[in-house]
Amino acid sequence: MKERVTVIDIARAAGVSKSTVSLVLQASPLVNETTRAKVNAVIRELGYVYNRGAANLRQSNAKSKIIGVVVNDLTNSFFAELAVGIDMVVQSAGYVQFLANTGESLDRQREVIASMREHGISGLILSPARGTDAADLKPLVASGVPVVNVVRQIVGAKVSSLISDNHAGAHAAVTHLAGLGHRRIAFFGGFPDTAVFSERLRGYRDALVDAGLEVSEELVIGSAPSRAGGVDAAERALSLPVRPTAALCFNDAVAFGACDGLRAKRLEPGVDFAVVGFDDVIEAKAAVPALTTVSVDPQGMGRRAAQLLLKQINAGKADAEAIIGSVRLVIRQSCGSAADKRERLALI
Amino acid sequence: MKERVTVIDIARAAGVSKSTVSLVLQASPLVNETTRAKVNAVIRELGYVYNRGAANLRQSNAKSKIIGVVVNDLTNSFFAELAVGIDMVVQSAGYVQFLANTGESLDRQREVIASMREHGISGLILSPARGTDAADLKPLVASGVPVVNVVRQIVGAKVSSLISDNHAGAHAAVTHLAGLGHRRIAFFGGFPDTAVFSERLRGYRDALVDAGLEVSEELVIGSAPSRAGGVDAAERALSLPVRPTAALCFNDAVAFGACDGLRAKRLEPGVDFAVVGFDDVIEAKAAVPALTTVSVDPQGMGRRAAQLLLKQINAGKADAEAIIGSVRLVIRQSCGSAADKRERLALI
DNA sequence: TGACAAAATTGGAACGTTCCAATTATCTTG
DNA sequence: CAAGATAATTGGAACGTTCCAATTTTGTCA
Repeated sequence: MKERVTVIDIARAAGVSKSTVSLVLQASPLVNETTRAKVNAVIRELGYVYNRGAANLRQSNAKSKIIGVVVNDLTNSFFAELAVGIDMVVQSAGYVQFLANTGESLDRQREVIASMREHGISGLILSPARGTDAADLKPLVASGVPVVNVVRQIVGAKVSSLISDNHAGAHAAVTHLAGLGHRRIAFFGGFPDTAVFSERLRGYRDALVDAGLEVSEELVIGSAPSRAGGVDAAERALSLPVRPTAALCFNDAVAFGACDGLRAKRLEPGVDFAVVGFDDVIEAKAAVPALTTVSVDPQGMGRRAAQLLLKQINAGKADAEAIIGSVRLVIRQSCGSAADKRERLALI
Repeated sequence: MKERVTVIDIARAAGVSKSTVSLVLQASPLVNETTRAKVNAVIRELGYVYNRGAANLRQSNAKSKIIGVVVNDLTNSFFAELAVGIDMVVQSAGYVQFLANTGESLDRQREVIASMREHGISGLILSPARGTDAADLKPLVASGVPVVNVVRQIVGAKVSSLISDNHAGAHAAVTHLAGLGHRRIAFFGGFPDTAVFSERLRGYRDALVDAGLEVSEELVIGSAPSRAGGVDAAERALSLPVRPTAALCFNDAVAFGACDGLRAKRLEPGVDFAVVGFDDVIEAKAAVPALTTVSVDPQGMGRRAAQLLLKQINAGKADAEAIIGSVRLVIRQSCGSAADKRERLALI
C-alpha cells in the first residue's frame, strides 16, 4: 500500500541528481561534504530503504552480499554453533547469512540450494546431507559461486573443504583410554554410511591396534547420532556377555545419552565406566560429570569456514583448498582421568 | 567470469519471444504445451538460473518470497527447533528462510533487520533480544511488512504475537509439585528483566499461594538461562539453611544443569529432589531421568508462527492478532511422580 | 470458405539502481 | 583575470525480469 521511496524521490527532495544520491549511498569520496550531509538528512527524513535487488541487478559483477549456509541438522547444537560462528565473521564483513536446514533430505537440499542460487548468493557453506553427490554441486561451482564444504567430505567435488581431523581425534581419545588401563573399549553411535563415521571408527581401530588391544566387532555399537541413540547404545553395551569398561562416542550428544543410559543401570559415568565424546559442544564443560571429549570447536570451525569462503570470494578465483581442522582431546571428568584415580585411591 | 544466461538467450535458442519464456517460467496456462516443452528443454540445456532480483524489481507489489527469521540465541536448542518448525511451513509455501541470530545484542538486531529490509523480505518472525523496544519495529511495520513476534512480548508494538502461556504452565507445574507433597519449592534460573521470566515467576507464586504454601524470596534463585546456570542455581539452593525439596526451572537447559548440580552433591534427581523444566526440548524425553517439563512444543510454535505470518502476507492487511499458545505439563521421571513413589514404596 | 472467437505469442515500457562519459562549478597560479 | 586543473555533479543507458496492449495464429461453425 505504501509507495516506495526511491533514489529519485531523494534526489528531488534534496535538489540534486539521482547520480549524486547514488554516490552518497556508496560513500564515494567524490561528493562534497555539504551535499552528502543534506542528502543523508533527506534519506532519513523520508525513510528511504535501499533496494539491493535493483542494485545488484546493475552491478552483475560484484555479487549480492548474501552468504548461503546449508546444514543437515540444525537441531543438533553442533550445527547451531557452527552457524553462529559463521554468522560472526560473515556479519562483520557486511554480508548477511541465509541459513537453511535440510534435515538430511537430499530433495530439500536440492531445493534449498536452487533457491539460494536464484537469490544470487555470493558464496555457499555446506554441511552436506547424507548421500550428497559431487554432481549436486556441479552447476553451482560451474557458474563460479565459491563453495566451502564443511564437516562431511564429498568425494570428487572440486570445492574447498574444512573437515576436522576425525582420525587423529579418535586415535588420541582411545590412546588416552588405553593409557588409563582400559582393555575393552567400545565405540558408541553414528550411522555407518557417512565419511565422518568411518574416519572416527578407523582412528578408534588404529589406536586399539597401536595399543596392542584386540579389535572386536561386537564393541562397535552403532545408533542414531543423538542423545536417544546414546542411551540405546549404552544399554546394548551393558547387556553384552563381557562388558566394556569405556567407550568413545560418535559425538557429544551420544556421549550424554550414554551417561544417561549408564545411570539408568546404576553405573556412574567417569567412575564405573569411562565416556569420551566428540565435538566439545558448549554444554560439555558444564555437564556433570564434565565431558572428556575431542574438541573440534564448532564455533571456531564456523569462523574458519567463513573466512575461507570470504577469501575465495574476494580473490575471485576458486582454487579448491582442503583444510584439515586440527583437533585436541580435552580431558575432563567423564573418563575418570589419572588424576582422579589417584585421588580416589588416596581416599581409601 | 561465466556469462549469465538470460530469458533472452533462452528465447533466441528456442525460437520464441522473451515474453513467452517469461510465461513458461510462471507456469502460465496461456502457453501452448508444445512450446512449453521446447522452452523448458532449452532452459535445462543452457543451465539457466532464474534471477529473482530482477523479477521482483518489476513486480513491486508481489514481494520477494523471503521470510526473515530473527532469534536471540540460536545456541539454545529451543530456538533451533523453533527455526526448524518455521522452516517446514515456510518452505512448503515456496518461501525461503533467512535466519539470523542476534545473540541478545540490540545493535546486531537492528543491523540484521535493516539488512533484511533491504533484501525485501515479505515478512518477519522475530524473537526479540532483551530490551527490544516497540520503536525498533516501527519503520518496518510502517512500510507494511507483516511481523510476527514470538516467545517474548514487546509492549506497545502493533504486531501479531504468539506467546506461550507462561503463567498457566508455571502454575500447573508448581501445583503438581505441591500435590506430590513438596512444601519448599524453589524457582531456578532466568534473567529477571524479561517478560517471560516475570510471567513464569508469577505463575509460580500464584500457585504457591493457591496451594496454601509460603512464598519465600530466598527460594527464587536467578541465574543465566543455560545449563551452567542450572548447575549454579542447584548449588546455591543446596547451601541454603533449609533446603528446598523441589524446583521449577526457568527452562529445560536450566533443568538439565540442575540435575547435574544435584548429582555433583550426590543427590539423585527425581528421587531425592524433584526437578521440573520448561519448554520440552527434544532431549527432555530421552534424558535420564526423563524430564518432567512444561511442553511448549517449539517446533509446533514455529509452525504456528509461520502459518500466522503467511496468513497475514496473503491477506495483505495486517491487523495484529495476539495468540496465547497453550501449554501442557508433561509428567516424566524427574519429579518423582506419584506413580513412581508408590512403586518405590512397594519395593521396601 | 468467410467471419468471428478463442488461443497463443509478442514488442516495448517499466521497475530502482549503478556506471560511464560528459558537463559544470570551483580552485590555483602566473 | 585568463586558463588550465581539479572537484563535484549530472543525464542517459543498462541490468533481467514482468506486465500490458496489441498482434498473429488457430479453431469453430453456419
